[in-house]
Amino acid sequence: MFLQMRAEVEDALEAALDTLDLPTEDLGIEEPPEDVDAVLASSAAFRLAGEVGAPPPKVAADVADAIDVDSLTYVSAATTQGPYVNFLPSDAYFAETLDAATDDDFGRLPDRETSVVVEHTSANPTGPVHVGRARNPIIGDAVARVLDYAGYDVDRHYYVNDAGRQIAVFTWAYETFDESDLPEPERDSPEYEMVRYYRKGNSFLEDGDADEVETAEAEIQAILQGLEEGDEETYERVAEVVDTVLGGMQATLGRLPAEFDEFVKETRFMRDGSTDELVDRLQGLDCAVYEDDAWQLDLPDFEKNLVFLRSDGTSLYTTRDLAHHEWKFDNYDRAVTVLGEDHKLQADQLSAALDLLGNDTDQLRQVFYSWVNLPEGGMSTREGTGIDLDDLLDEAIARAREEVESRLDDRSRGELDDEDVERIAHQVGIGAVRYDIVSKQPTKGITFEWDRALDFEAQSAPYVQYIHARCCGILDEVETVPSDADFDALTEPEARDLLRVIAQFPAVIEEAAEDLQPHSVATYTRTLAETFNAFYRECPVLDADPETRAARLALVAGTRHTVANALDAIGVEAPTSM
RNA sequence: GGGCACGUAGCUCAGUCCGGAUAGAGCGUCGGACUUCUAAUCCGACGGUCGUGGGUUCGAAUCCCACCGUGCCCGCCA
Repeated sequence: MFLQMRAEVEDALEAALDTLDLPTEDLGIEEPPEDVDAVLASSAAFRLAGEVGAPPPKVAADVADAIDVDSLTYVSAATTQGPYVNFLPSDAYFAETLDAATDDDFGRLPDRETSVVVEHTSANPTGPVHVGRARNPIIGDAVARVLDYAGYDVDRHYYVNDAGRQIAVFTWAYETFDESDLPEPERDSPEYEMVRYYRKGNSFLEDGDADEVETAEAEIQAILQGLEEGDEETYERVAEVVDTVLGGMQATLGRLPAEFDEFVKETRFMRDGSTDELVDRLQGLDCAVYEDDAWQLDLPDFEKNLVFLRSDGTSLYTTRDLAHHEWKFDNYDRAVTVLGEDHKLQADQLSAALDLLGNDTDQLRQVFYSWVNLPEGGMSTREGTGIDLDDLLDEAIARAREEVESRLDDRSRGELDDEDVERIAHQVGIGAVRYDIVSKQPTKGITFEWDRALDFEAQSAPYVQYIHARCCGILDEVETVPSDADFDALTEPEARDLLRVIAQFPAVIEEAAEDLQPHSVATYTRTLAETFNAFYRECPVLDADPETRAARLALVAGTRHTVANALDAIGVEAPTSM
């Protein structure tokens, strides 16, 4: 209802200013502080004071008087407090919110008939997913979910680098070294087994005998050339390595869960001729230059040229990515990419080049995040430094299990069997990891520390999940939730506050989708949880008189849908008991 | 050296895009609340030159400039 009320207030305020012959381009609509009883306010009087020649409070009073409150549905009164015009919610605002929240799909916005492809993770298939990379799938999946809630038709893509030098090194190493020369794998899983070849290959190239390294380099070059020339056998050799490793990584990502509609391979754009075709078009651009035997774009506003064809005639990652993005534009209305901040320059150049090729780059947006580091430094697959995401998730689940078990003895209700304990441990453990990452602004740096990442207390996933379990606990005691609940029975301020917070959920989704900021949904879940806890403390539900009980049950049901959907929008599960 | 990001309570973070009402949480510390729908909860206290210095404005954590600190980038790597 918040979205509807805001629209109504905008119209009413504009009409009022128009009546007073005042400019309407700055309505100054904002949300008042908590202790003010209004849902919306306007600070326009500050700016209009000069124009009118009267002090702001006087202007505010005139504006408030000029508003035709009787014609408004969701506003009961327009009052003033100093220079502010405050808009108070009407009974209809509360009543319709209570009604809307009884829908299982509350918060889901109408279909926009717009397709969006969200590309995220796209980590090189070289080994186990480590925590340094984990921010990408968690943010990416949340962005996709939020867009889905906001009414977009979303596809999730993982762009697979199966054509670069690292993959050629990996293929060579896999075919060259014998398993008996390798250490035991850290886990019984394909990517853990395979990464041993990759690490061995890299250290060989660094420290090996000069002649042998030269032979190896020739072999690696042959693989790269084979891919460039479209040699079928080379594709198959590389694909064996890539698909095996990717399969293992996919299993780990699935635990988050981060799932994909499509794994788009880079070689696809080499094989179908689109990269060659793109190179032709790039060469025809005004800013295309041939320098040092290589084709480059001398992009305006960039210090560094963008090389798109090496002196040996082969394409580069960026060249193929340009073809990839044109393919996205052909198939989707919008494209979002989640990238590490180290790709910022590359992404800006990509965008500039796409623009020069005649694409509408307004439909392309990036979300950048900064790396997760360890207190002692960065994480690297090649060096084998870092914490594997599998280990983090295992530890999170183990700690959550301990928490559940330690609480079994003093539970006042709801016996849990072994299956429940395991379910809760997974929901809470993985939820805590996701929530910890998704709730922070992506651009801020994170230093990974076990205890901080796995804190199950306030401002964490379990804090929010707990109110869902509490709602479920109450609702379990009744046969049905009354459908004709009367919000008038919700007289306590805690109940009204809760209803106000619930009313905002669709607006939270809309804004998070618009700004591609899922962390604001996480912030919202915390506010919702705090407000519900106040209600829970002050307003007994089951023992209330019939009319109050019915209304409070409806409010609990609405809270349950809201918290479940808000958590779902950021990819955190909502346990029915804890 | 140049570009981009970040700097808010002892610690971890919201708020910054779109300037407005006494700058909000959690953790930690201290003190309270389970015969009442789950205490992974709640209530209270303590805690802040919003990196620094200028500027714009009736009003700046928020916009502009300079500086300091930290991170990332500046490959015919990805």
